[in-house]
Amino acid sequence: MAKRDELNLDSDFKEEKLTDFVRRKIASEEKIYDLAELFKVFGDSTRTKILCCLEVKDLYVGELAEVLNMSVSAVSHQLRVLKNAKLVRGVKEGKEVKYSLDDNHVMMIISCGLTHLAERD
Amino acid sequence: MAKRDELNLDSDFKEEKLTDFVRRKIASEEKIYDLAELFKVFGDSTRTKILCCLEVKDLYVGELAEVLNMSVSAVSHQLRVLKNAKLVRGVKEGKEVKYSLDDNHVMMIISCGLTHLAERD
DNA sequence: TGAACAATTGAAGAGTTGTTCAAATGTTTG
DNA sequence: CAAACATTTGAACAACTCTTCAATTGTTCA
Repeated sequence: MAKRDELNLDSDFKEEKLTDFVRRKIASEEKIYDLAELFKVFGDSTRTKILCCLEVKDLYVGELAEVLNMSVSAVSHQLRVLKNAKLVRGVKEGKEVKYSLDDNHVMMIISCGLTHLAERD
Repeated sequence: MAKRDELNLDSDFKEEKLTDFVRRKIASEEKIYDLAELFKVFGDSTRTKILCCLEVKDLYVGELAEVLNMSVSAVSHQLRVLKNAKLVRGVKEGKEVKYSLDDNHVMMIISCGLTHLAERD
């Protein structure tokens, strides 16, 4: 394919090849969709803050609500989103539920983002 | 609860300390907000796809539109979002504008996400 | 100059998201 | 068992997002 581009080809044909070339090189539609879904979860400051809190210490829902100064319900709703994305895990302890980070990649992704922010300004 | 009594601490006081402790340990409100704003940009598959395309090759708006099979207008709108986040850069070449990745962290963040996806299943 | 082209912009509309409120579930303890 | 408590859940609503469409800007070249 690369060789064909080097040859003298009419521009219509060449442009179509470019499209195919780029499409072939990038990740699959499905992977990119899943990736965007993952980042969407990080894309809310309440959720990101929850993750940062849980890096410091495993916490109960009520404790999280107090730290974040938010209603227990709101926190619980967001914990469900985080749980679905497999970013946190909840373990029942009596009538309370203790949450913790589910995956060591979580903080790596966050660090990655923080590095970008620090170096872009 | 039993433990708290053993330590002879007023439970209200200890709870407040936990809140303060976690709040002190995590990143600042502002940093977390900016971080979430950054991830929000990655949290749309059109934008993520644009970034993946630009990793393969610098492209004009029209070329991107063709690869993504989307309208030029829609792509342009998203490029503006990416430009504001300093993830891409556009350089005018005659009547066309060639876009490229603005920062080498971009693909690092994406790789980070892909790794998480690969290992979580 | 003006026709053709590439890209940007603004407004509009459908769809999605996050919080609130009220109700429900499930657990402990007197 | 009933009361107290921690958490979850569903419905509702305001706020936001993404694409589309039409109009506009800015460039080339005949």
